[in-house]
Order: sequence, then structure tokens, then C-alpha cells
Amino acid sequence: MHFKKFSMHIQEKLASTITQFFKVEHQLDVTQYDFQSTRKEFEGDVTLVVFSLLRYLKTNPVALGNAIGEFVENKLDEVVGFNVVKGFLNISLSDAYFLTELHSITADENFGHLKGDSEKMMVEYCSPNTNKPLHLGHIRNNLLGYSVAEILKASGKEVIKTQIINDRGIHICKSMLAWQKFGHGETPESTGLKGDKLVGNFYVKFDQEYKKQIEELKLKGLDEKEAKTQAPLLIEAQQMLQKWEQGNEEVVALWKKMNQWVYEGFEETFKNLGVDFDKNYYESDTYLLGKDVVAQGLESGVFYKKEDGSVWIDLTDEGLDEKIVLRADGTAVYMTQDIGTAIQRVKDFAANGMVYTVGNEQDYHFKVLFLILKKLGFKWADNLFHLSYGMVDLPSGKMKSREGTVVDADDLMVEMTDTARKISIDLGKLDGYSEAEKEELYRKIGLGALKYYILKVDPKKRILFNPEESVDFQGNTGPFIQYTYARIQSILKKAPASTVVSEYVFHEKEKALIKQLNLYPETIQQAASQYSPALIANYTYDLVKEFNSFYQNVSILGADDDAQIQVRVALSKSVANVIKKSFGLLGIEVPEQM
RNA sequence: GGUCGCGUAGCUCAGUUGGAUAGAGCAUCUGCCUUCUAAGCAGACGGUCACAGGUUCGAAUCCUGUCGCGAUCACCA
Repeated sequence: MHFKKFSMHIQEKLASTITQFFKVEHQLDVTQYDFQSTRKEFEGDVTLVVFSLLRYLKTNPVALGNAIGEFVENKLDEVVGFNVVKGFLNISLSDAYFLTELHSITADENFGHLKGDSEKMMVEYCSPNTNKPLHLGHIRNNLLGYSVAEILKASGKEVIKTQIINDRGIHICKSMLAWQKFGHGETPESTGLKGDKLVGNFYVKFDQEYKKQIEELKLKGLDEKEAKTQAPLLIEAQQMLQKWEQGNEEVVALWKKMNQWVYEGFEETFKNLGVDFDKNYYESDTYLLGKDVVAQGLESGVFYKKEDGSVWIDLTDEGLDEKIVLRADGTAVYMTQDIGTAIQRVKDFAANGMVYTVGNEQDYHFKVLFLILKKLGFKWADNLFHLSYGMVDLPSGKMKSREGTVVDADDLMVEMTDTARKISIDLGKLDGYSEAEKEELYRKIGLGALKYYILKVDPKKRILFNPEESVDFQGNTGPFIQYTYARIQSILKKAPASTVVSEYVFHEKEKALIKQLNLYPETIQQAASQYSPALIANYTYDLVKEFNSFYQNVSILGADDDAQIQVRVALSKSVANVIKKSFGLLGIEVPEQM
């Protein structure tokens, strides 16, 4: 059955009643209906699209709509009226129905959130390199991954958050080498720099020195390509990588020391950003994985060997290319590791599936990876999902760490907090807050603005971030929603104790709110099945808009009678609860006052 | 060149298994703080849904083609 945009419960009732109508009146078996919530400009609460029923019964849509309308009005107590406009049957629902709905929403503290462990999913996100600090691109990745993990939990799944830390490789050696050569023994302590920042500086330093060497070599008559491969710095870095692989003590000690600096720096960033992980994997542990699987796949004929000894898979039947899975010298490539790591993870956690939060530049890689795992016969390969997201670009183009054209994650969070502080002080509404409480609030608001700004956009779309223009704090923004929450808290503090209301005549604004609240459970399920925090963000915005209109147009605590106060307070409380929960799914905190 | 993704108001975005007159925010303009917090509310202005065909009662949505932007097509990760 097709249910859309309206409470499941009443739609089921309507659907089965309409099925009865077709059986009784026309001896027809009909079970598929298109419902939608009635548009504001028409009278009614839920609308049946009659057009799509004409294929069962050739008749005038208006006549059919009227017939159905009369039937459901007679059969269902909840239906108190209807009208037909063109092929749309608009059905009005009773006050008793809305009251029941409100009661069931209020009664459930975890309204919309399922608890359970129907399935175990692993969500990977972040997965940084340990040679440079995190930037805005990582922020999008972290926010998306964290949020999708929370959404999956709310949809009833058990979730394990994980990341694979790319802690080895030539890029790490570059930072190490530069530190050795130009570092003068600097440490985070001696410089006062965050560890990841310090290491990142040497990564940049390497690139600068490397480029100098290339220029020098070119002056000596080498061409670009030769110069790039023959620069002494690069050769040294490659040698360092070999030493690392051989377990050279000095190199490994340096590697451990510098990586530790980076981890401490990352930890701080994760904490400020509010993300966490249940399990970390390290590439230095996993980079040799997958070779045995390749051997098995070779035996079973999934892979084949070329004359030089390298191992490949032929995916031309699937419209893709041939892809290498093991080098001729027997060493692993990226794909080998990813095959091995996937299998390892499923073993470690008995996961039913995995979500990989990785930028869309790797679409092809994951397409191939999933296909290979499928061909290798793993049944969980059907439950792998690449949460592919668009790049965050600057007006000047792509962010590049080596060229220093990145928006640093830590800096950005500080700037957002600064902006929040400035706006808050201008508005001056924080009497009674201590300085520490105020700072905490600025952080909540600043981060809320940033997180909402990023998460409200469909993950697959690219984001153009202009550092010159600050992120908004008004309109469709995080602070707007946080503000609404704070306002409700202020009302709830003054509200009378709750009593039972058994009869009530609803205001249109109240009905609209109940309808919007009722969409929350299905929004979570939809966001989970589409891995899209944007759906949660947009839903919450609609709810808040609806509430603000209600707030500004009717009086809550000053309502006409007790029943009205009770209902309006209950509604406000439910809205606040959903805001808090839904923002929780986005990793955004809500303030009690602002 | 092949493949994948995107193209909706000046700007940023919604619009989800095809439904009513395509909606918000920002910006611009007009009202509303002596009443629960004006980071708000009410309203005005703003559209060839990139373009052209097709499918059907009905298309921003599905199909085909064209154009534009991006990514990718490594024995890098």
C-alpha cells in the first residue's frame, strides 16, 4: 500500500475501509491507494488521489470520490466530512481522532524512535590520514557518518561506529622526513601547537622543499617527469617507507612518536565536533590483509593471473574494466586491503552490513569493491552501502592541504563559536547565566549552525563554502530551531501540572502541528533507508516553522480555558521533545535558554 | 572519449517509489515587541524546474537526446 505524508494509523483504517467499498459496491479487489496530506488551501486533513483508481473502474473521478467519501464517512467515526476537488478526495478528521493522536504522542518519551537489534550495521566514517589536520571536508564526512549511524539506531538497528586510520604509507614518511630534516626537535609541547597541526606543517614543508629540488633539477636539464622521480627528498621518503616496512627501529620509533602527536590532536577535534567511534582500525594492522582471500579467489576462478604474476579481476561483463587486486611482487594494493578489512570487520562484529562514508571521488572504487565481495560469495555483500557525498569546495576551487588552501576544522569551529558569542551579546538575553554557562551556550549555537548548515543539504550534492560569508543564524538554520526549543522550555517552566483532557475542539494550527508530529516516525525510517540526515533536518525545520506560527498566533499559557492550556502545553512539550530527538540524530545539542 | 553524479527564484536549498496553482531561507520592500524570548511572526517581490523530444488522465520527478558543471577511468590511497 502507498502511504505518504500522513499518519500510518488512520491511513490503514481508511485503506481497509475503501477496500471494503470496492468489494461491496463494485465487486473489485483494490488494495493500492495514494494518500497525501491535504494541501493548506483546501479543506480537509488527508487526501485520497482518486485518479489512480480509475484503472480499476472507468468512471468520473469526481463521482467516485464522492461515493468513497460518503462510504468512509458512514463507516468511520474518525471521518467527519469530505469534499471532492477534481480527482482529489479531501477527508476531514474528527477532534476525537486528533486528541487520541496527541495523547499517544505525548505518552511516548521515545516517540518515533525504535529500540531493537533487528540488524547489526557497521558505519565507517572519518578515516583520516595521520599526516595532516582535519579540514572542512572531514567535517562533512564526520557529521554525515555520525548522523547516519544515529539515524540507523533510531530506526531500530544496532550500530557500530568505526574508522580506519591511514597511519602508514609514503605520505606519512614525507612528514616524518621533513621533521627529521627541518624540525630541530620540535614537539607539540615545545611549540604549543596541536600535534596534528605540527605534523601537518612538516607535510607542507616537505612539499615546498620537494618542489625546490624539482626546480633545481630542471635547471640542470632534466624534464618534469624525471625531476619529480629523481628528487633526493622523494627518494629518501621512499627509502624511509621501505625501512618502516622492514621494521627499522629508528623509523618505527619516529613513526610512533609523530602518530601519537596526531592522535592527541584528532582526539581534541573529535571531542569538539561531538563525534565518537566504537572501534578504530589502523591501516598499519590491516594493510597486509586480503592476500589470502585473493589466493582463494584465484583458486575458485574469480580472479586470474597475468604473465607477470599480478592478479586481476575481469569486470567487463558488468560494464566495468579489469582491476588489479594484487601486484606482481605479491604486495597488496588498496583494493586488496579493502577486501581483507571488510571480511575482518564482519568477522569481528558479526555485522549484517556496512556503510562506508567516503567522498564521491571513490564511487568507482566502491562499486568494484562491492562487486568483488559479491563474486567471492559473501552474502553480506548485498548489504554494503557507499555513503557517497559531494566535495566541499571553496570559491577558489578544491581544498588542497599541501597548498594550504584548506578551511581548518578547529579554526572553523572557533569562528562559529565567536559568531554565536557576538550575536548573543548583541541580543543580550542571557541574564542569570554564568560566564562558563554562556561559553557553553555559544559553543552549542555555533556548532549547531555549522552542523545544520552542512547536514541539511542532500549528501550527494557538492557544497560550495564561502569563508567570506558567514554561516547564517536566521531562517532555515540550526540556531533558529534551537531558539524555538529554548522558547518552549521557558513556557514549560511556567506551565501548570498536566491533567487529562477528554474532549476538545481543535484550532487549525493545533491540528497542523499534530499532523506534522505524526510524520516523525516515518521520516526516521525514510532517512535510514536513504542514509540521509538531510531528511531529518528538513523535517525538523518544517515542524519548527509550524510551531512558531502557532506560537505567534495563539496564546498558550494565556489561552481561554484550562483544556486549551493543557492541550497547547502538551503540544509544545511534544514539539520540544521531537526537536531534541531529531537534533540528537544530527548530533546537534539544544539549549534551555538562549 | 567511456562511465557516474549534478543542473529548480539574484544567492543557498526543499520538493522521495508521477498528483491540485513548484515551496522555504537569505537578499530587497511593508507591517507586528505594554501580552508565553522579535535568533520570531504576518505579508509583498521574485520561476521557460538547463534545453528539446517522448511515455499518460497528469511530469521538476520516469525514458531518450543535447548543452553546462563536477568526479572518475593508476601495479596512489
